[in-house]
Amino acid sequence: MYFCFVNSNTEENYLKAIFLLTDGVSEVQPKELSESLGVKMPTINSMMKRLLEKGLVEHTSYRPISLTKSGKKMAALIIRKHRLTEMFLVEKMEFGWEEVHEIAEQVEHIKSPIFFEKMNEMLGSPKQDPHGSSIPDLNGNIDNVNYPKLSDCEKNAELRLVAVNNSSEDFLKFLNARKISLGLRMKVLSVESFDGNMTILFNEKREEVLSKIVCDRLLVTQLNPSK
Amino acid sequence: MYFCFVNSNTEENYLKAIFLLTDGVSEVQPKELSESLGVKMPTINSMMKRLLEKGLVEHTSYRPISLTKSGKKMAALIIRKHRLTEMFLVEKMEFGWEEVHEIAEQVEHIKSPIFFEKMNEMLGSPKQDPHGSSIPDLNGNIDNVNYPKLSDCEKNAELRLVAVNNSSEDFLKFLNARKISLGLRMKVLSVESFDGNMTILFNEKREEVLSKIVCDRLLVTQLNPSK
DNA sequence: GTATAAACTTAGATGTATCTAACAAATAAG
DNA sequence: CTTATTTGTTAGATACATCTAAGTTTATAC
Repeated sequence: MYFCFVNSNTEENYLKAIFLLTDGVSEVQPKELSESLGVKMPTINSMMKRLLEKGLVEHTSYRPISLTKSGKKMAALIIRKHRLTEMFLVEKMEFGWEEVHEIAEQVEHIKSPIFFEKMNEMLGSPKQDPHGSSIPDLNGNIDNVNYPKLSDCEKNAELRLVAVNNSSEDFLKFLNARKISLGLRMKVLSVESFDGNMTILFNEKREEVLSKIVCDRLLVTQLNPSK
Repeated sequence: MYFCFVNSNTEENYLKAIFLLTDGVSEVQPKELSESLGVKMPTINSMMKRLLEKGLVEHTSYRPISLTKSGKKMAALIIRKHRLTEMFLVEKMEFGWEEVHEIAEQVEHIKSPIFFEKMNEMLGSPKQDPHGSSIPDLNGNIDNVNYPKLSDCEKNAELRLVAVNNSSEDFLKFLNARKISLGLRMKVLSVESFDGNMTILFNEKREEVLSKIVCDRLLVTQLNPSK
């Protein structure tokens, strides 16, 4: 039996949003999805009805939403296209990492496997996008490395910034202004227990205080202590 | 008074189709437009109503359709994005000229002036796309060079292929198979008056018979006779 | 110059994607 | 454990983009 079923851009956006909101957890509340997509609750409801019929989500009345296996794969492939595009824009077209999300948000819906595989080839099959997020492979499998947040690290921790949690233009411009980019070495000099502000030493020379809000969005790895 | 009015992809496709069908002439018949877009007549009708209200087309009942000045500009800017994309795909991503139309058809709707201007810059502000069609400038102005068709040339004419009339994959693959590409020198050896077939000498060495259908789609310039 | 054919228009229907208003269920608060 | 609040659902409305069926106008043919 042969199925040729194409999803609208809108449907793709719902799948993507559910995928991203269920990162780590298994389900998402309709309310959360509605806020994430900027649509009202009944809209979520009618779209879930459609995606349910297509076998892409699981959802029973008054219960949270999750993706089926095929929904997950479909979402991962859209995210693959999004992240390859972001990488292409940064590496091959000299865009800043703060400029690429909006463009990739549109490019990701282009129907042309060869277009994205050409990007992939030109980029040498990158494993991460410019914000440090993993790029799913052609089968929709994605490395689920769960980097800790800077805000969860303790005093004296020696770290490297490997990803950001959020690709909003404002946040990335904030980081640019402070010359904070992926790969940067950081040491936690102090943590203010009252508000979660952290004082960080960058590259062993520059010292700066970062708010909890910012520290929540910076993902790090422990630096090899043998070094 | 401030207007922020965005057109849907569908509207953009109508504007583009009208622009291309009114190349050289001033109007297009609704029927022609309907066939070109693959929609039924009433669909044309209701879209014309909308584009009329937006001041993008001129149309009165039972009369042909034309673009207003602002409709023309808008269409030209979409075509600019399409043709820049085609050029980018060929020059920077190593696609064949027969592969790019379908992809550009989708990319042209992306809303990001900087994305296309970056392409333009990387390409060195090209004046033609890979099929020899002029690329409109940022103001929507387009060089209207009207190259003659090969089929309108006479015996013994010495020519250079400068553009094709049609970017369909099948036609371009047909040309690829015969190693016919832009810039190729051609001499008309004979014209069959019965069916319009032409015998052409390519690059002063290779001889081939081309059907009228093909000759209608090949656009040429007269080679400088002083050469 | 009427008859016929082709092109065009109107009216009304369908499916997508959204909304508001009103109602129902689940959760939180007292 | 009842009440209030939040969350979720249903029903019905709107706008877009399309269709079919039926009627109208223009063009073509004889």
